[in-house]
Amino acid sequence: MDKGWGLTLASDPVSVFSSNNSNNSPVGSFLKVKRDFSSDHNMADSRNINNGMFQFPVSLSAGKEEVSSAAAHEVDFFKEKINRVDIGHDSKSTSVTVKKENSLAEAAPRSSAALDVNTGLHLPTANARSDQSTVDDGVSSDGDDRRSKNVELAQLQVELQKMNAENQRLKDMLSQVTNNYSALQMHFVALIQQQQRNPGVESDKKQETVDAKSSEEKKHEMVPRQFMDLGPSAETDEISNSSSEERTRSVTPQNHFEVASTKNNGKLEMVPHDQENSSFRGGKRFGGDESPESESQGWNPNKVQKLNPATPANKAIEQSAEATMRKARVSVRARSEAPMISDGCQWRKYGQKMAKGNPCPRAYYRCTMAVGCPVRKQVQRCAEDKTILITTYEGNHNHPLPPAAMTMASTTTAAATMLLSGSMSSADGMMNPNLLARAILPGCSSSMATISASAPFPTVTLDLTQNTNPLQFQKPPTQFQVPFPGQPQNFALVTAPQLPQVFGQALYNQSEFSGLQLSQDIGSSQLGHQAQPQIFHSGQQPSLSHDTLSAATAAITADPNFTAALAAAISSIIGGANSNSTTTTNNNNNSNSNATNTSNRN
DNA sequence: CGTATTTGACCCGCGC
DNA sequence: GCGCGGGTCAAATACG
Repeated sequence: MDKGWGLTLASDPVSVFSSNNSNNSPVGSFLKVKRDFSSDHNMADSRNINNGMFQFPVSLSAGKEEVSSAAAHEVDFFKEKINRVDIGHDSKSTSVTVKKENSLAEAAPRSSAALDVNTGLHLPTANARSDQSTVDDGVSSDGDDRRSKNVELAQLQVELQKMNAENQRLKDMLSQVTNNYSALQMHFVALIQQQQRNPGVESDKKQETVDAKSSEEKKHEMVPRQFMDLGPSAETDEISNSSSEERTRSVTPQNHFEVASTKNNGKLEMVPHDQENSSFRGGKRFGGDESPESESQGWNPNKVQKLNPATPANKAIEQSAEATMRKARVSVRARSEAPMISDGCQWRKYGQKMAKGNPCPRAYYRCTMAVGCPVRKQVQRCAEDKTILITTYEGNHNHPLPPAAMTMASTTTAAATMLLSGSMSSADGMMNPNLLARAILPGCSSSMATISASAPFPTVTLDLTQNTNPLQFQKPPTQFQVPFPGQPQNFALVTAPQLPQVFGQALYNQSEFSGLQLSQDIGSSQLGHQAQPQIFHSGQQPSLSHDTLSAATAAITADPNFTAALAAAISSIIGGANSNSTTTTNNNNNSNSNATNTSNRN
C-alpha cells in the first residue's frame, strides 16, 4: 500500500514516514527536517503539536550533504543511495531524515519507521537526474547547470506547494480534533455540574446497575480517571491523585467521576486509579521521593486493605487477591531492532535480569517524566524470534504526557482497563472478543489484542508483529482475544516506534463522536477498586458489557469517515509494518538506548 | 560533576 | 523451611 508520505499526529513533534515504493517517487528523495524546540516548546501542551508538526518545509536547499543546525529546516532531494527513514528527537531538536533510494527493490525492506496520520503527504518525485551531484562547484557549465537547477527549483516549488497544502490539511485536522475535544470537555463539565446539582439522579442510575453489589463492595469502587488534560503540572496531578484517592475510598454517587478541574484549571482529568497505583512487583519501595501516603495507596497492593480497617479478615484476603489481579499489564510485541521502542516517555533503567526460558535479558524501566510516576515497563526480546521486542507496561502516568507519549499511555490504560473489566467480570468481554476489531475490520478474523489467562498477572498483548495482516495477532493457546472498548484516545496501538498512531487518532476521533467513554460499573462487584470502562454520553452511564460493546461497534461502523480513516490507517500500517521500522536518529527521548545485552545476574 | 546505567545483593511470593 | 524466580534497590561505574 502506498500512502507515500505522512505525518504522525500524536507521536514525535515532527515525524515523517515514507513508503519507499511511492509511485510519486520512483527515484526517491531526501528530506531532512529539523526543528528547534528549545525556545518555547511545551511538550505538555497539545497546542504545540501544531507547532511541532505542521511547519515544514521552511527552507529548501540542494546539494548539501548534511545539516547540523538545530534550527534548520532543510529538504534535500538530491542525496543519493539512501533508503531509510530516520526519525529522531531529543529534548531540544527533532530531526527527520528521509533518505532517497535509487533502487526500489533495495528501498523496500527498510522503509517507514512511523505511523502516519491518514493523510499521506506525497513527496515529490525526486529529480530524475539526482544520481549526479547537483552541488554547484563553480566549475560546471553555466547553461546546463542553470537549466537543470531551474528544473529542480520548479520541482521543489511544486513540492513545496504540495507540502503546504498538506500542511494546511493537517492543521485543519488538528483544529477539528481540538474542537471536538473542547466540545467534549464542555459537555463533560456540564454533565458534572448537572450531577452536582442533582446527585441523586446519578445515584439512581448507578443503583440500577449495581444492585447485585453489596454495600461493602460499593465502598471500594474506584473512580475512573483518565488523562484528558495535557496541561496540568505533575505536582498538581499528584496532589489531585492522592487527594482523590482518599475520597474514593468511600465513593459516593457524587464522585463516581472525579473531576480535577478544581486543581487543574478546569481541565478534565480522569484516571483509572488502580493502574496508577500498580506496580510490577509490590514489595519494596524504590527511591525515597514517594510519600508514605502514596506508598500506602497501592504500590504495595497488600497495603490497600490497611486503609479499610473495618474490613473483615476474609474480605482483606479477598481484596489482596484482587489487588494482585489488578496488576494488569499491557504487553506490546513489535518487530524492532532498536533496544527499545520509542513511546514518547522518558525511562530510566533500574534493573536487568535474566528471565527463565529466555536467553535475552529483561530490562526494567521506570518512567522518569515525573517524580514518583508509578509507570514501569519491561523490555525483552522474544525468545523465539529475537527481532520481536516485547514491551510490557504497567501503571498509569501521574503526570501530563507529551503528545508523543499519549498514544502509548492511553493505549496501555485502555487495555488494562478493558482487561480488568472484561476478563475478570464481564463474560461478554471475554466471550465476545473481536467485537470492535471485527467492526473495524470486518475482513479480519483475528483480534487486535489477546489476554493472557496463564500469566501471573492479567496481561493484554498487542501483537504488532504480523505483517500480512496488521491486525492479525498471535493467539497463544492460553489466551483469549479481546477488543478494546476503551477510552476515546485509548484505541491507539503503538508499535516500533510509532507505527499505527493514525489508528489511535482515527479511533479517538470516532470515539469522540460516538461518545465512548469509560464505565466504572462493569465488573465492580468483582473488581472492587478497579476503574472500569464506561459509555459516557449525554449524562448516562450505562454498563459496559455486551450492550456497550455493541453500541461501540455500531457507533464505529456507522461513521463512514471513521471507516475511511481506518482504511487509511490500516493502509499505512500495511505499508510500513513490513519493515523493521525502528531506524532512528537523534532519538534521545529514551535515554536508555543501550539497555540490553549487558551481563546479567541471577 | 551531575546523571544515567550497570550489576550484585536483597526482598518477596510461590511451590514443594 | 527451603529453593527458585521475578522484581527492586543501591553502590559502583560509565558517560557526557
